[in-house]
Amino acid sequence: MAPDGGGLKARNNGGTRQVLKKGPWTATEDAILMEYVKKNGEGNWNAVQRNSGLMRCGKSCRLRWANHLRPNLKKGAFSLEEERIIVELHAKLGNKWARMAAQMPGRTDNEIKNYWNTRLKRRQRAGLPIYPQDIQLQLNQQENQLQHSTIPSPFDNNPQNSNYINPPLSLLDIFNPSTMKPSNISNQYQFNNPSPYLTTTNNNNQLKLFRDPRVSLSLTLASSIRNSQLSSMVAPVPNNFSQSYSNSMPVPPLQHNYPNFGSTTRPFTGIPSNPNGLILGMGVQNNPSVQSSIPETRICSRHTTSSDDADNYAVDPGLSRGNSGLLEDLLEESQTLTRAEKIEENCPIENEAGKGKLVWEEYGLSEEAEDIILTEESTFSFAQQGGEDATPIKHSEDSTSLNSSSGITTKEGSLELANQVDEDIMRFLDNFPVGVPVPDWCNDENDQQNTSNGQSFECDQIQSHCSKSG
DNA sequence: AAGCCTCCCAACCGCATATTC
DNA sequence: AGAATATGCGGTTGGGAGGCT
Repeated sequence: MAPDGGGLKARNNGGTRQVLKKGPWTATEDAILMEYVKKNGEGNWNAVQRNSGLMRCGKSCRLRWANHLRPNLKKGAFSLEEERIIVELHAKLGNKWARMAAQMPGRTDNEIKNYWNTRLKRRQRAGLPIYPQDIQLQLNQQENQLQHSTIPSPFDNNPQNSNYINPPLSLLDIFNPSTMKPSNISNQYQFNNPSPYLTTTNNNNQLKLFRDPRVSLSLTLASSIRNSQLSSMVAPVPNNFSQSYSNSMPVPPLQHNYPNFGSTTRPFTGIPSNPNGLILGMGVQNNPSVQSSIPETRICSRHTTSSDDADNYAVDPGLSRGNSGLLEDLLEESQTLTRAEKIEENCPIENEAGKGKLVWEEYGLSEEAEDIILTEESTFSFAQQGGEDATPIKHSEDSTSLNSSSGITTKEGSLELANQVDEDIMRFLDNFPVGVPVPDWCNDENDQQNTSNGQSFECDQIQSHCSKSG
């Protein structure tokens, strides 16, 4: 163990006892350190004190250099873009400040950590979830996969393949088990890497959520829901289906190109642009240490956000537990959702809207856009398998074609999938509810991000559809 | 004006890991 | 191989600045 210079009041140095200084650095000290590093380079920090006469421990010198003196440091407040990156990186990495800083040139881990901690506090006080809902859903989805991925398959994550992309949020996340009661989960959900392909119901009103036969997830639908309604289920939430999934309305994914990032790291948009140039959905690169990288999560149902919740935030086991306790998290989520349902039952929607609006507005979204966002998000995700490990899926509705999925990745497969994506989007749009207003974020001509972040295609599609049907 | 609160930032602290001897 | 040392990381603390009552 290294002598902790930061904590030392004094240390022996060649028989003499020297008091090491603590506290803020002076300009003189900075100059000495700068000069020393200029001459000798970084590293060997303990030698600084020995050779330069600086009464600072090596640790302190390193910190001072890294956080304040080294060249190319960006000073000043984080830009909006940087803030967005931090949120996404945190969702992906958790409190790995150094790793986050490595992805943000010119920024230090300390800065990022400070920013995050104050942001966290602010959001806690406001009763807001830590992450935007889309990111939270992504995390929930991943937790579910971790918990339920017990059946090995050729589609399991390959730690050797850094390009592997976990399936991001999909249309089927509308029916995400995590948004339902855990009692359903324990018995019914056993799946690996769900393919985002809705099929049909069987005679038992079982909704086959995936075309891929390897995936066994199914849901029992209310008897009143028929095949003919399936497509329209995509957009409006049927009253006779579980209310709970309305708690998890995703917002459009945060998408950008991380201009400062290396080519191999594009957090949450790990899917390469598909042949149409879209960046679809949000993927998380597989990581052998994914379990330890999952950040602390908090159920982000807007129905549960209240000032009381904010007050209880610090003791929320779902927040601090971090890496373990998935089952407890699910239980917690169950309780949260149950509470949410009660609240929803007891409170008129319009009362809740005020609270929810905070969340949406914070991310530049209007409440009215919510339903459309739900479905639009889903369309984004149709192409999530367009990544390198995507399984080519025969473009066919019948079940026999399902068995033709080979699990072998081909470029043709990706192209085929992309075509299917387009078709699925168009099919979805054909079922788009009539008279639904165009989302604000879709209409906003000033919002250049829509065209820069890969949403423009979908926006165009939705806009034209809305104008057709409305 | 004074006290309180919050935010922000810099620095400290303890621990873990890597490297050197 | 094991101890000593160096480095890195994440959590925490303390203090100044500014806003609010």
